[in-house]
Amino acid sequence: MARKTTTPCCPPESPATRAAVLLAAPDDPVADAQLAAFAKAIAHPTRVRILRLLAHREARMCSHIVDELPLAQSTVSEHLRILRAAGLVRANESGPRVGYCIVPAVLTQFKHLLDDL
Amino acid sequence: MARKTTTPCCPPESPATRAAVLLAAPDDPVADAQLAAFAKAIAHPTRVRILRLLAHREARMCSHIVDELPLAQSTVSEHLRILRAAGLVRANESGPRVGYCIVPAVLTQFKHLLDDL
DNA sequence: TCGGCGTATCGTCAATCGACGATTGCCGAT
DNA sequence: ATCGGCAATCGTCGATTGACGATACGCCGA
Repeated sequence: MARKTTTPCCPPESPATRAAVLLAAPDDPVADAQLAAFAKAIAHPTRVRILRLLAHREARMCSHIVDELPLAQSTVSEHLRILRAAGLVRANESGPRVGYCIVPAVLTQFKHLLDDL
Repeated sequence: MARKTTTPCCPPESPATRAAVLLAAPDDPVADAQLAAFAKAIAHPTRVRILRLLAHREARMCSHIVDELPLAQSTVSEHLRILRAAGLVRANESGPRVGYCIVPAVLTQFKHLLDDL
């Protein structure tokens, strides 16, 4: 909106070029949905922050994260649930002491999907 | 949720180690917000698809994208607005023939932010 | 000049998100 | 055996999102 485009990057093309290019359509709805799902998982500053905390090993238990953020425990738990549902984070399910950590492989997959754009 | 964690990745740590590690906290709310904003922009399969169409030069005008998708013109226009607001896409504002294109530099910035995770 | 095409915007509606308090459930320690 | 702290879940509320049709706007060609 504040963009004063001095050099137009993309004048409308002729129908001919367009038709030729259309032959090679990727159209991978699965990859689109996957990438969108990952993106949605980190589409909130708090969840990015949580990922960073986990990546830097500064917090591993939910209560630690709660200490770092101005949010209620239930809210943090919900954010963790979303990150877990996306596969970006894992928890060792062993009672009241739940340790959280990043799943590097999934994060890498995320990065690859983005790179393919 | 279907994860049967055989090897717990992250047993709770001692308070001592934790305190030591806490000294180096990154805490960059700006980067968090920026990354979250980018992610939110592509947190919808349709917008990922649109980005791909633009990246592959298969569609440049809004009407072309509308032809490719089972969505109303106003809906596509709205998705384009969101992508533009995030800076990922640019339009040459010159009347009824609006050409859309990706802004590679911004996309690269997005990738870097994700890599920093 | 005047249609008509291609976009943007507006208003509406259902669905989803984000945050919270309250509650429940679990182990480990007392 | 009970207690106390940690985490997940539930129910609720307001705000936001995603979709649509209808409408307004601005150039280009007839």
